[in-house]
Amino acid sequence: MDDRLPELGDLEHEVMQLVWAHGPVTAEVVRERLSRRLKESTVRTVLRRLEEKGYANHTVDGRTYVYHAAEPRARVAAKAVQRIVDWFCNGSMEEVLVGMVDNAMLDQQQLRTLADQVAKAKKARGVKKE
Amino acid sequence: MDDRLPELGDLEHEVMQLVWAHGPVTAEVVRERLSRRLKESTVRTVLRRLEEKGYANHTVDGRTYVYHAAEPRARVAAKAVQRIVDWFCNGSMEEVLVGMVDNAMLDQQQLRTLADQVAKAKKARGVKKE
DNA sequence: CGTATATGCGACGTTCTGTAGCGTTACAAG
DNA sequence: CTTGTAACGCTACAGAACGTCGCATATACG
Repeated sequence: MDDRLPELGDLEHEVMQLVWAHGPVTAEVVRERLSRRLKESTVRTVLRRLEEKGYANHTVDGRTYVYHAAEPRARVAAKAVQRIVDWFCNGSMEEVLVGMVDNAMLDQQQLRTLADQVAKAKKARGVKKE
Repeated sequence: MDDRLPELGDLEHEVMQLVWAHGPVTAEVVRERLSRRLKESTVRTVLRRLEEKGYANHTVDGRTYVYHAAEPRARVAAKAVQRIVDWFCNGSMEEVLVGMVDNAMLDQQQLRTLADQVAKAKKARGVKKE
C-alpha cells in the first residue's frame, strides 16, 4: 500500500489533471480538453502509460476505454510530498515546514489554521471511513 | 528568487546530501564518502552538473575546486514541496495535508505539534534574521 | 458480413543521467 | 626551463524516460 508512483512528465501530468477534474474520461474527451492539439494515438499512449505507472485504471464500455483515476489527487500529492521529505530531510516533516516558513511560503498563522482545517476536514467525513 | 530547480537523479541526490552534510567539499572528499566507488571524473561531472542546475557553487582554493551548497537543504525541500502543491493541488497546501492525514502519514496530533515546533524553531533563530 | 472506429504495438528523435576517457593547464621539484 | 603530477573541463556514449505518431488489428453495429 506504499507503492512508489513513478514521476510524471508534463503531458502526463496535464492528462492526469483532466482525469481527476472530469470524472471518468475517454481518450477522445481528454484529447478535446487538452491545451495542445494532439493525435488520438498520442493521447491513448499517454493514457496507457499512465495506467502502467499506476495512476489510472480503465473499464470497458462497449468498445471504448473509460479511464478512472486510481487514487485521489490529494493522496498522490501527499505521497509525492512524503517522498520529498524522506529524500531531503530524512523523514523530518518538521524540517520541511520550517523551510517553508523560512522561505516565506507559509507562516505559523497559516500553519495553525491549516491544522484546524485539516482536523475539521477529517471529522467532516470521518464518519464514512470509521 | 523563485527559480525552479531542476530535478535530481539518484547519484546527483546522493552527492548533494554529502555536500549538505559535510560543509564545503572537494571532488576527492565526495568521492571517498560515496557509497559506490566511482572515478574522479565521474564525481567532477556530477558536481559540475549540480552547479549548472543551481544546487551548488564553487570557490577555488589553489588549483582545487571547493563546492558549497547554494541553498540549505530545508529550503530546497520546501521548494520541491511547493512545486508538488502547485502541480497537483492548485496551490492548496491544505489539500495536501488532508491527503497526508487521510493516508495515515500524519495525524492531527503531529500536525499540531509540528506547528508548535515550527513556531519555536523560528523564534529560536528569529533573532539573527530580524 | 463488411465497414467504421477504437485499440495496442512499435518506432523515432530528444533529453536526462550515470559513468568515464582524454587533452589541457598550473604548480612544484629538479 | 623542463617535466611530472594533480585537478579541471570537455566530449562521449549507452540506457531510460517522454512526447509524438503511423499502422496493423480487432470488434461493435448496421
